[in-house]
Order: sequence, then C-alpha cells, then structure tokens
Amino acid sequence: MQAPLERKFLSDEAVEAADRLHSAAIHLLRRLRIRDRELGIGPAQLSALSVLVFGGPKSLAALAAAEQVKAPTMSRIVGGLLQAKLVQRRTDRQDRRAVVIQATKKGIRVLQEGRRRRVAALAAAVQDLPEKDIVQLLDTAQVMEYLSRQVR
Amino acid sequence: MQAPLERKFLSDEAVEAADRLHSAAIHLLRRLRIRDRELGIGPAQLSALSVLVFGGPKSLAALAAAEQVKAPTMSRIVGGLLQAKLVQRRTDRQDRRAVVIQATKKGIRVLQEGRRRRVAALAAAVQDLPEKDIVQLLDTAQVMEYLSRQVR
DNA sequence: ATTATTTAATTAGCATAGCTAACTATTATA
DNA sequence: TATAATAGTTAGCTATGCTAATTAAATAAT
Repeated sequence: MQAPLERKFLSDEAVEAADRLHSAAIHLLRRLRIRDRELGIGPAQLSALSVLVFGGPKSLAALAAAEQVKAPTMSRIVGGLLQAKLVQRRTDRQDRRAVVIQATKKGIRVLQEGRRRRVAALAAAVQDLPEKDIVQLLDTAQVMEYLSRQVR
Repeated sequence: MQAPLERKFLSDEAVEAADRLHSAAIHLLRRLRIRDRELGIGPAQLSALSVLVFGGPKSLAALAAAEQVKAPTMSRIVGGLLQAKLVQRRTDRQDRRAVVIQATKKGIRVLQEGRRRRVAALAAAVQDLPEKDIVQLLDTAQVMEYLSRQVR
C-alpha cells in the first residue's frame, strides 16, 4: 500500500489545478443534475443519448468506450433509454452477438429539449460572463476531454 | 453588465460551452472515480472531508450547503465518514438540535493521502500540458465554481 | 406560560449509476 | 471438432442523489 517514493515529481501548480478542477467538476455536475431530473432522464442516460444523436448508431461496446464506462453499466443505461423509447436496438447482421443502438425520433427531440433547458440554466449564467471567459470555457472543455483520456 | 445584442450573439456559443462543459465534466469525473475507489472512499465523502479539513468544523446544514446537496444526502455521507472514523460528531453547545462535524486526525491523514493519489493521476496529465493551459485550467476552475452557484 | 411554528437532523423508501462475477450466445482459433 | 475469445446480459453490491415523514429543540405568538 506504500506509494513508491520515486514517483514522478508533481509541481504544486499542477496539483492545485487538478484539485480545483476536480472540485469544480463535482459541484457543477451536482447543479446540472437538478435540471436533468426535471427532464425525467439521468445524466448518464442523457450523455449516452447525446453520443448517439451526434455520433450516430453504435454498438453497446462502442458506446461504453465512448462514455468510459464498463459494459454492464452501459447495458443498464441503454435499458433505461429503451424503456423510455428514446433509443431502439437491433442485432448486428454481421455479428449476431452484437447489438446496434440508435436514437429514435423521440430521443432526438428529448435531447434537444434537454439542450434548450440548459440554456435556461447554465448557459444563462454563462452569458453573463465576459466574452473572454466564455471562449476560455469552450477551450478548457476540450482540454478536460483530453485529460480524461490521459488519466490512468 | 453586457449589452443585450451581445448576449444574443453569445447565446449559441453559451449553449455550446454549456454542453461541452457538461460532457467534459462527466467524463473527467468518471475517470477520477476509478482512483477514488482504490482509496475505499467515494467521491462525495472525499469532497465533504476536504471541506472539513480545509474549512474547519461545520454543522451538517453548513456542510450540505457547501457541497450543494440536501441535508439527508449529507447526513448519509457523514454517516459513512463516521463509520470509517474519518470524522467525529458532537452536538452544538448553543443549539442542541445541531451537530458539529469535524475531521479526525485519521481523516486529515487519509484526505491528504487520497488527495495525493486521486489528484496525482490527473496532475500528472496536467503537468504535461503547456504552461498556459495549466494557468487556464486554474482560472476556469474558478469560473466553474462561480457558475455552479449561479445556476438555478 | 403555554401553544404553535419553524428549524436541524435523521430515517425510510425510491431511483440512478458505478463496479465485479457469473452466465448465455456467438464467433474465431487450434 | 473442441477450445478460446468476444458481445451482452443478469444478479448483486455500493454510493449518492432525491422527497416525505419523524423527532427534538428553539423561536414566535397568543
């Protein structure tokens, strides 16, 4: 359990940035979850649906990889989306073990409604920021996606 | 503060920023949760403990407010921390309905160890970024905290 | 002073979402 | 053909969100 002393040296600044980013992400998501709940769809379902709407049909494994969760987790998320008729599922022609999951029209509609609601919440707050902060948010979101793939 | 016309122009950009930030925060936290699990303490418990260690003893209500969750949720989070002996609880002298929650020495030790581990993975990735990106992350984390309090 | 109201915290019960382990069905390989 | 690998699902655990209802204490009203 003892950590090796010869681990990579971390600058105070990097640790500070990482720590603050972690806290900020937790707090932000807790807020946004309130809005998601009004939609009647959880954040994981919403995020997966978003991948399907903007990225097209995907296998369960591909969806799990895109969302960085394990297959059983994604299986249940998709189960919820199926029950709400936000996605449909069919077996793959070439590989009959696999499934192809695709957003329904209702799914597309609900996702866009979700986006609209976030305009009323987060984006409204974002708009009161100075222009440079908004540009920076967009930029940092990309950095965060990059980081989430680098982290081991 | 901003001119109305400028807001209209920013609207699409703000929605875009909100969406990307949402996704990026989800993906980042999913990654970091893996590290948290190694510690045997969940992200909510870790975050609450952090507030206690860096902010000093707090009532349950104050802790819930700081973490932006409802009292019953914080009550259970604290329950877990108590069971692990990471915090201790006493009733307030002035108001005997209230409790005061405080990190134990073990709590302080575990948090610092956890912070090191949890953040180390992220910080190692952060450190490989250009200096300007690190500065930007620090800055954006503050903006995100601000936003999470503005969102209604 | 007594009663009513508000407040702090907890408990109970529900839902979502993460995981691993174990299972079925299919495909690929030896 | 027999075995191994792969795609998904199911079962069962934990952690975290919530609301509603309860208990105890403090405050306000009569």
